[in-house]
Amino acid sequence: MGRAPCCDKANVKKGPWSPEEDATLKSYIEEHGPVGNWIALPQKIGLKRCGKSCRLRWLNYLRPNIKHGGFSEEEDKIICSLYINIGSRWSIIAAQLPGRTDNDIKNYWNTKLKKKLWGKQRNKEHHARKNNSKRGSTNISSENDNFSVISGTASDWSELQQEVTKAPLANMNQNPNLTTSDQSSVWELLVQLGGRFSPNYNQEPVPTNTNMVQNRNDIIPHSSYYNPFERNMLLASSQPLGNSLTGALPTLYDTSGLDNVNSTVVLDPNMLQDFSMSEVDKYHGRLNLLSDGLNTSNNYGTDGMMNGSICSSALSNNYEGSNIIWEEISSLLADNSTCRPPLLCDYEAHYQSLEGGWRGPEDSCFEDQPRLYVPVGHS
DNA sequence: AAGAGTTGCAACCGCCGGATC
DNA sequence: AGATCCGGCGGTTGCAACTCT
Repeated sequence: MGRAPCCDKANVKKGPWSPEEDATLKSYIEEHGPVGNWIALPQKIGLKRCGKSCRLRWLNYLRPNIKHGGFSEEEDKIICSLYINIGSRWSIIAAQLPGRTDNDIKNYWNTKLKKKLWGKQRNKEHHARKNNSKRGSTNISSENDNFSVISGTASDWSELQQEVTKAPLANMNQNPNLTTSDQSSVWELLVQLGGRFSPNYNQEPVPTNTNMVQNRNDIIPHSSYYNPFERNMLLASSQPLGNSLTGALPTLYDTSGLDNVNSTVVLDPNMLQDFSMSEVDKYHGRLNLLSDGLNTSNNYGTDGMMNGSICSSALSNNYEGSNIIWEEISSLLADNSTCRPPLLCDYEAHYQSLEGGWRGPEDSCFEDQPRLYVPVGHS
């Protein structure tokens, strides 16, 4: 048995609001102030509308100082920056843009901004392909479209992050030190905005790989930690794991500055020529697997630009009680012996070493969940 | 000019979590 | 403690306006 409807569906008007209805609602609220009970409001003022519909109409259209359309470049950057950091949490994003509604931003992102950014990316890829074919260098992309999509995604994410994290946030005046350019700031921002993280998230010692979890049970959530990846979240200085895995070809990373919290792993496709094809092939199948996962489970097809956000979304929404916690991710992340980010095989090796052993892809947090964000250079 | 296809956006739907009873 | 109510949210839909052929 479901919840009782909030109003009598048969007797409420639906569809576009008439000017008269708008005027009725607006004049009431202007006269009486904030509405205490939206459900009771329509009856009170003689509107044949659902209370929720009234609320929405007021918030998205009638309330003062609402701006519609005409998003500025600055607003674009803020939206992109926040989308990359927190995902599709439109209300939080809207809170950073005075006069904008979550609905407006959501529509703007879905209909224009996303395409705009993706168009940019497609142009870059097109030019890159042209240049590569001129140079006649080894080019995996030409062998496998999936790889092409993902590798383009990886570089684009880091570029996009670099670009958009420069954008100022409108309401950050209270704390001028807050930027989105480092993890702790993003955390602080999210905490300010109501994020549910460990209150001392930035004080807890982060295990190194020497105290890496030794038992499968250790991966189950414990302690006072919340998974910082809960809900849609990509840290500004991180990449989606999917992309990290895509970049798992050894030394395709630019690992310079990995000890820096702000560092971003950048895929360098040019490095590819330094590897034998057998090495490349070894990872190629995995890339296909990853790519399949990305393409079959997101609504945007091969829209690589979107993969990052879909990643987190899948993690938070479809993977109930994500059994990966921040400490473990961090512990797995740093590989001091080789001074490189961990490769997929490292994760596999780690899980193989766990009690119970490795039971194949169905056993893998990573194979099943290619959409997990791994922060890079977390200190 | 007209029909088909595409885009943009207002509005709706259903779920979730906090507050209250 | 559990049920219910309500506000808030993100995803989705429907349709008018616009563009293309």
